[in-house]
Amino acid sequence: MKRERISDNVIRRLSMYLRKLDELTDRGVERISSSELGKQMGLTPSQIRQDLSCFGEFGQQGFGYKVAELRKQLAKILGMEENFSVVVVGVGNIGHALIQNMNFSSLHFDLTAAFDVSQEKIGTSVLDITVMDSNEMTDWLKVHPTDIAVLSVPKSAANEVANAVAQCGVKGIWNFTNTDIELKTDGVFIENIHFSDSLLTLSYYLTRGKNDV
Amino acid sequence: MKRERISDNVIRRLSMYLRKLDELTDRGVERISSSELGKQMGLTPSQIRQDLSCFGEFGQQGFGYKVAELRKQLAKILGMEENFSVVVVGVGNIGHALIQNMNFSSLHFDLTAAFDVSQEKIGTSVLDITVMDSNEMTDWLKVHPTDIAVLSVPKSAANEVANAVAQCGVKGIWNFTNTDIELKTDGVFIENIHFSDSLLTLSYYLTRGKNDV
DNA sequence: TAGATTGTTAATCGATTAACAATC
DNA sequence: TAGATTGTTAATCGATTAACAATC
Repeated sequence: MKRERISDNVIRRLSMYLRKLDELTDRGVERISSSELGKQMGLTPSQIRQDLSCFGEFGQQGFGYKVAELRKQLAKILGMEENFSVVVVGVGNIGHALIQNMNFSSLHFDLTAAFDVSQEKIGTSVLDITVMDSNEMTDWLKVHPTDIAVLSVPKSAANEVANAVAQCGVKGIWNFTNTDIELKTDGVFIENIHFSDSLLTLSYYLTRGKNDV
Repeated sequence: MKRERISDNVIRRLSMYLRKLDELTDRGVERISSSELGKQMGLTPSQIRQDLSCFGEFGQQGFGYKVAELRKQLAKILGMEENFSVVVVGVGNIGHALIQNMNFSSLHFDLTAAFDVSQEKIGTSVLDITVMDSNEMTDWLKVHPTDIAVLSVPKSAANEVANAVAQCGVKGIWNFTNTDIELKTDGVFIENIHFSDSLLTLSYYLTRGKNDV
């Protein structure tokens, strides 16, 4: 097992492996070789073995990987045994959709609260989460230590809210505001879902496909 | 101007540049050097100049880049002058949120229709889009050539719907189904928004941050 | 045992960074 | 003109692929 810095590329493939292993489990596949896995995922066997070797030795020579075992290891590596607590800040369309659809608990995250500024939304419930007043957020976070904040507020509020939750000890921000956040606090990870970046990337490939191919 | 194959990394930075240039425009900045842009974006000046040089010469020696001019060029490169037509398939929480929030027209995309299987949703409107019956989708697409399909159906329907729209000439799929799509048709681009991959990536960094740093 | 497939080391390939002549 | 900054070529760095001894 190597012990160098692990690149972001490797890390972002881990959850792809996890998804594939879940699919294999559903299909009743109990073991798989790196070459078969590579074929199914469009990766080289070498890359898969390299990626996994960053974290340990999960296979057996001459045999391959046990699907259930590897799945379990990956889940652990990805932090799914940490039971991170999550709050949603901003219950607009996106925040609402995430609460209803994201199924945090199936990934072993613990969705504990949601906040919004709108008087109409405060007090309403989405699934079993009752929306609280954003004014109460920092007080609440101080009493309820929270790992992750889902940021689904308007762009204009992004930086202010992000810094507020970071001040309250939140360690990860899942950012849906379509803007880049500048934090004053160190040691907070930001994971961006920039919808417009993604759509424009698709748009680029469509354009090139049209003109170049 | 080089003319090699342009890497996906470069392409995904283009929309980040665009966003930054919009921000600079808002702040009234009219010109910027690669070194200042790099400082603001956390990139090296070299990388920015390399990236842009894939597409042309947009700067002036000794002067830098005109924000408005570069913004315009990037928008064109990204296909924003193509006025791609878009349909949303699956008006659940996510589909609904995208129709209401995404503001396709501000990016010069033309949202033309939405489809769902649910009798309760068919006939209802979101903004100015009236939800149609999914059964009518292929007929409709044949009459209304469409560039992009937003896929926000349940995982179980992902492959079937994706292949159906591809058959009808759709050239890009924006995939929110949290599963990887296997298309039988060639020449269709798929851009994935895998929420769970993103959340688990954040989770990984939180876990490592806790244990390693 | 022989065959298969791992984990890891070495080789290759590509992406980022640095350097610099060109020039506004 | 002198100073600044580009576009591009060269150097470096890192990621992917290939090869192979170890071993189940």
